[in-house]
Amino acid sequence: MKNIIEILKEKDIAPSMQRIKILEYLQNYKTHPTADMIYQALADEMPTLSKTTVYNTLKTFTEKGVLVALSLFENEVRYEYTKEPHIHFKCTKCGRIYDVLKTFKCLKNENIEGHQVIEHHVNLRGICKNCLEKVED
Amino acid sequence: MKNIIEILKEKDIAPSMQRIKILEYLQNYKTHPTADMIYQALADEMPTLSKTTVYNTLKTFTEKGVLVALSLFENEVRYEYTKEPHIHFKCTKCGRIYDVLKTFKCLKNENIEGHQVIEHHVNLRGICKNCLEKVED
DNA sequence: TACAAATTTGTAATCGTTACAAAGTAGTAT
DNA sequence: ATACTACTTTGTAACGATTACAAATTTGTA
Ligand SMILES: [Mn+2]
Ligand SMILES: [Mn+2]
Ligand SMILES: [Zn+2]
Ligand SMILES: [Zn+2]
Repeated sequence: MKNIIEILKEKDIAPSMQRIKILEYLQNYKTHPTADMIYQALADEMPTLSKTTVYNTLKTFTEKGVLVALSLFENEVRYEYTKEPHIHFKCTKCGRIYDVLKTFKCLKNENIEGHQVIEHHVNLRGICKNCLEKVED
Repeated sequence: MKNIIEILKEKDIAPSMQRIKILEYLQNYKTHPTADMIYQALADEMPTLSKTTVYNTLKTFTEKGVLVALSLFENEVRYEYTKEPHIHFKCTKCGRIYDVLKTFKCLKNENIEGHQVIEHHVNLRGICKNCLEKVED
């Protein structure tokens, strides 16, 4: 909890209760949730929480570099509390999103064919380990 | 024109006028357009064209493997007539999407950490060659 | 020509997201 | 304490992309 407040202050974000809870959720649940999933999860313990606040907060966090917004598939935005660079795998069966640790040459800050790269995303899609095992049964 | 009809028949898609025009557009314009861009472009010469038809057609084409749907950024779906594997660069200034020919190890059909990969997308974002030159002026 | 199947069309509905203005909160000066 | 200000949150309405749906049209075939 103390840690979260420090993180926000370092980024010049006032640590309101809503902001703390949202960042705490993203630190605890590494499921790459959508804005709506975060809202649904927090609505129980914060009955007055507004979905607009979730959207506003996620936007602020992303702009200040606290979170990373992911455009994977099915055009919905997903959020994660960012650490080291990694790539993503989304399962077409269960919808789960996995972090894949496979190393890749990140082109961030490099110049590719004359273009200056600022973000580099690698998105895989297929059938996850879990769902493959189920089919075998 | 003849070519397009053959492509559709090979994929068991009846070559209606609408489908021919839409595929023709995607063959001629490598701009990775959205459904709406395609609709706007064709509406002039096909006044009765319905946007629903564009969406239906793009869905059919994607399911049958004629086109590839791209989820880049800003959660909007873009379409391209697919050839060799390549990666994409989207400019934050002008919004243009570039094909980048840089080789990369495509993981399609491979097994990564137990997951079976079916699609592999690499998305770059930054400032394109064109926009970089403009800033220098 | 008749009929069934496929395709297209227009409209309404849905979903994720954003705009906006009112209400609430917190810090500061008086 | 009070008043003022800036910031944050909230609820509602609006928006844009996409989908659902059923009627109308076209197509292929008997
Ligand atoms: Mn991740
Ligand atoms: Mn391309
Ligand atoms: Zn799965
Ligand atoms: Zn540009």
